[in-house]
Amino acid sequence: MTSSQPSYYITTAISYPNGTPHIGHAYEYIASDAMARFKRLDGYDTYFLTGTDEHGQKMQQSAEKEGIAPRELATRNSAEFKRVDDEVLGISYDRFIRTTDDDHYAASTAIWRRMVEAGDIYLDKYAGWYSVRDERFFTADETEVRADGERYATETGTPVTWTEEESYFFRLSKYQQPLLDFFAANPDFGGPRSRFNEVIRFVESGLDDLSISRTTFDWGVPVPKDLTAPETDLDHVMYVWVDALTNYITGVGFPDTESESFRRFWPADVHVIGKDISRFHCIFWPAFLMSAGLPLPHRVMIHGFLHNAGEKMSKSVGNVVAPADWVAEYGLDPVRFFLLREFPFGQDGSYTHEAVVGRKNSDLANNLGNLAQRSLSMIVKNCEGMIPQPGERTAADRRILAQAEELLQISRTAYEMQDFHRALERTWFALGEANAYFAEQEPWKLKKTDLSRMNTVLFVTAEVVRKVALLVQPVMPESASKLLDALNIPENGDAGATNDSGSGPRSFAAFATELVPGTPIEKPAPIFPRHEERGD
RNA sequence: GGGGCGUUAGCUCAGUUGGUUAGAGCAGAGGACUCAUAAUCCUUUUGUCCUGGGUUCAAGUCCCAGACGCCCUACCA
Repeated sequence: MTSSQPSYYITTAISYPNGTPHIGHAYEYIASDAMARFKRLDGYDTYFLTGTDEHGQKMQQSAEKEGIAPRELATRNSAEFKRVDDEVLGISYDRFIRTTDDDHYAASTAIWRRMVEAGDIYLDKYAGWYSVRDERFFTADETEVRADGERYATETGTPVTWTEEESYFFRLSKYQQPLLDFFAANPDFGGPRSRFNEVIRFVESGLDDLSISRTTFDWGVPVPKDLTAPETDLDHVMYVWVDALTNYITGVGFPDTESESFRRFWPADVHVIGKDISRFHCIFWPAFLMSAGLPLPHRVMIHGFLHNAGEKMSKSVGNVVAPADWVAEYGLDPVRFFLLREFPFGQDGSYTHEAVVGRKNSDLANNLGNLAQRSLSMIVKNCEGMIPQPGERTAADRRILAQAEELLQISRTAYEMQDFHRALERTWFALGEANAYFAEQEPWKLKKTDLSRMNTVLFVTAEVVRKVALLVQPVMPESASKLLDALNIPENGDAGATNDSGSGPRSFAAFATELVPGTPIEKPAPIFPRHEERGD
C-alpha cells in the first residue's frame, strides 16, 4: 500500500433491509466482489464498500408492526445481509456500512450543509394527492375521479387525499445543463450504453426540483437545527435517498476531505447498481456532488435483473431464490461462475436449473477441471512427481502459450467495463484450445517414444492451467486457490480478498513468470466435481 | 403519444468502421482416443440473418416503413 500504487474504489448499492437477501442481491455482491478482487490481484490499492440503507418510512412502519424500534429492526435485518455476505457468498468488502452509523450522520449533515451554502436548498410546500396505502404521492394527472365521486390513483386504484407537506427542496433543475455537459464529456459514465441513454433522455426532458426532506415521520437523519431554525419549527428528516447516496463518501472519510482515505479513494471508480435505481445514481447523486463542490464518480454500472426461467422473481409467485439455497445446491464457486459467465452484466438474465448445471459440468468440470486433472496426473505418474523441464518449444506450444498469455490483457479490458461475461468467454475459449492441443500432442504416446517432448507438452499444459487459475481467482476464489495449491504455487495473497494479493506468485504480476521445473506436486484430486442431483 | 433497445442455427448468443462460401458454446448425429472427473478430440445436420421497400459494384451490417418483444417517459383531463 505505497502511495505509488494506483487506487481503486468500488461500491455496491446499499440494500434496504426491509426483507431478506435474495439471489438478485447476491448477483450484485458477487459481481462487485469479483471486480474488487480482480483489481487487488492486479496491484491496485482497492477499497470495496457495501452495506445497508436503513432509514425511511417503510422501515419505520415495519418496525411498528413488529412492535419494536426502527433501529432494532434495522440492526437485526442488516445483520442478516452481512451474514450472507460473510458466510454464504464470501464477499471481500472492506467496510460494511450502515446508514445508522455515527460517522454517516456526520457525513449526511455535512453534505446537506454544503448544499445549503451553495444556495441549492430552499423551503417550500410539497403538495399532491397522497395514497396512504401506497405511501406515495401522485400528480393530478395520475389520479381520476370515479363514479362514486372519490378520487383514486389510476395506476394502483387506491383512494387518494389532497395533502400538503412542508419540505425542503433541492434545486435539481439548476443542474440539468451541467449534467448534460458532464454526460457528453464522459460517455462511459453510465453503463451499459442503452441504460445510460435512458438517463440522458430523462434529463433532456427537463428536471424538476427535488423534495429532499420529510416531516411526517422521524426515522431518518435529522436536518440540522441551526440550518432550519430561521425558517421552520417543524422537525425535518432527510429524504432517504439524500443520506443513502451519501454513504459512498462516508465510507472513505467524508466530511474530512483532507483525510488520507478520502484523498486516495474519492471519486469512486465505479458504483455498481441495479437498473431500478439508475436515476438516483446518474442524476441526483452527481447533482448533489456538483452542488457540494465534490468530484463526481467515474462510472455507474447498471446491471440487469435475474429472472427465474424467464419469469420475474416475486414473493407472490413464490419463485424467489435465497442465496444460501443455491450455494447449498450447486456450491459457491459454481454459482459465482454461472452468474458472471452466463449473462452480460448490463442485461437481464434468465436462469434455470439446467443452465446452472450445464455451466458447472461442461465449463468447470469438463473443460477446466478435467484439463488440470489429466495433465497433473500425467506429471505425477511420469515426471517423478515434479514439474518437468521443458525442451525446445514448437509452434503449437508457443501458440497455445501465447493464447493464454493474452488473456490477462483481454480480461483487464473487459473488467474495466464490468464485462465479466466476455472475459470468461475468452478464457474458456482458450481452455478449449488447450484441450485440443493436449489431445493433438498425445503425451500418453510420447511417454513411450519421446520423453523430452512429453515433458514439454505437460509443462506447457500445466502452465496454461496456472495462468487460467490465476485469472479466475476473482470469480472462484476457493477453487482457483485449490488449483494453485495443486500446482504447488506458494501462497501469498488470499485470492484477492485483501490488498495483500497485489504481489507475489499468486498475483497477476506472476502472470509474466512460468512454472518452475522441479517443483514437486501431489497426486491431484478433482477440484470441480460434476453436479450431483440431490434428493430424488 | 414521444423515445430507447432488441428480433441471427433446436437453445443461449457473437457478429468491429457495409466486402469473399454468416460464426461460437450447448443440445443432436457419426467417428477417434484412453492421459483424465462416462471426460477429451475430430467430423457433421439445421439458418427466408423478423417483414417489405430503398441506397450501393456490394447489406445481418446504412436509410425508410411495418410487425413482434422488453424498457424509459408522457398522456388518457
